Amino acid sequence: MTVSKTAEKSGDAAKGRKDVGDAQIHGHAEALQLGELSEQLGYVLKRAQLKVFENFIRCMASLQLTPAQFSVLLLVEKNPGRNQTEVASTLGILRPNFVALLDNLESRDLCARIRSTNDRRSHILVLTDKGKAVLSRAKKLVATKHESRLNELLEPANREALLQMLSKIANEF
Amino acid sequence: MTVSKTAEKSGDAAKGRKDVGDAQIHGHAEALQLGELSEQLGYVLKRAQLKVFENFIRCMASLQLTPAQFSVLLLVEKNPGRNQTEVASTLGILRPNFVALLDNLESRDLCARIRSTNDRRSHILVLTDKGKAVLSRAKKLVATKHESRLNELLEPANREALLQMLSKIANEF
DNA sequence: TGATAATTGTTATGGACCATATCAAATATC
DNA sequence: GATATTTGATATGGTCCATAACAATTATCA
Repeated sequence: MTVSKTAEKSGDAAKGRKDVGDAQIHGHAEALQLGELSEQLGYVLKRAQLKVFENFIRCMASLQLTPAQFSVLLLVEKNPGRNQTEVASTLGILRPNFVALLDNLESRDLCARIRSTNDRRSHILVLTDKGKAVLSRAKKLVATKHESRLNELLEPANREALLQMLSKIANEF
Repeated sequence: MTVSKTAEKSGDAAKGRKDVGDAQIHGHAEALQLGELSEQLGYVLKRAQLKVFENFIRCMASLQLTPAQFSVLLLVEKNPGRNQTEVASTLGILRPNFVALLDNLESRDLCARIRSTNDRRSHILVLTDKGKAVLSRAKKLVATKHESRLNELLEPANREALLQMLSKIANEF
């Protein structure tokens, strides 16, 4: 047995466990009451985030771009010539974990590492022509398939308010 | 070398890489421009979610409850007598992954599995007395340390609107 | 009824993501 | 010029998420 490390192993599966009848005698599994859970910001926030990412990934299936990869391309396009440490830290990605991410983008010829002549330790990041083209197509996909879906759900004004509140939480919490 | 599995290994680290000078000759690392990134709902959503969870975990440090554990306790309190499959699926947790989570709560005597007499395959879940007491304290911590912090940031009306929009996204996207 | 299918909790396992320590090369500091 | 710091990289371990498989039990239905 190899219980998860956080879970102190609780002895062999079914040691002294009482038996009892439940109210669902052939009852047809009514949905559970969420109760206070639906008021927990963290809970709702996470569920919403998962849904948005899920949809994003579906929309990007043809380009095979994950949210993280898309964010790197966007950031490098906007800030060409920055090094890995700068780009990674801006995205909240730790340098060691950024290496494989970049390896992937570089191997697909979307992004290039160029050794800086000013500081030969660092790698300057730029988009390749193909990277720019793919990012352009990605933006269109996001607009037409992803954002559009969201606009059906939320009023434009509300969408803006939502973004603003989330930014506030992300930056000041 | 063991590059991440998603990243096709791109050959040995620094193969043909050009050199080039950047604009930051002894420049003091100005912050990068987020650009369109700050308008990407998914990006902002994720950053906000991480911040909220981070704060939640800090607030719960004395009780050692993660967001997932807290959600299980809340749900079992509201719906005593349901089995693992029902509780797990309501929370979007896959049954196999729910086992270790429950092992942990049960080993800490916060929650109990009871074999149902109606269907001897299933385990009925209930909170122990200690579980109820701990959950009660947890709720107070959330209210006084977590939610309060949020209320400083957002107007009450805005907080309600935020929750409503997130729920809409979580449920209808 | 009895053979077969489905369900429940569980284990095993692998992938993705995140975090820390460490290293060589290059640069900064003093 | 000796020492400390920074950069990209590797190794490694933890946590979370997803799938396959299994035994015990229950449902289905011929």
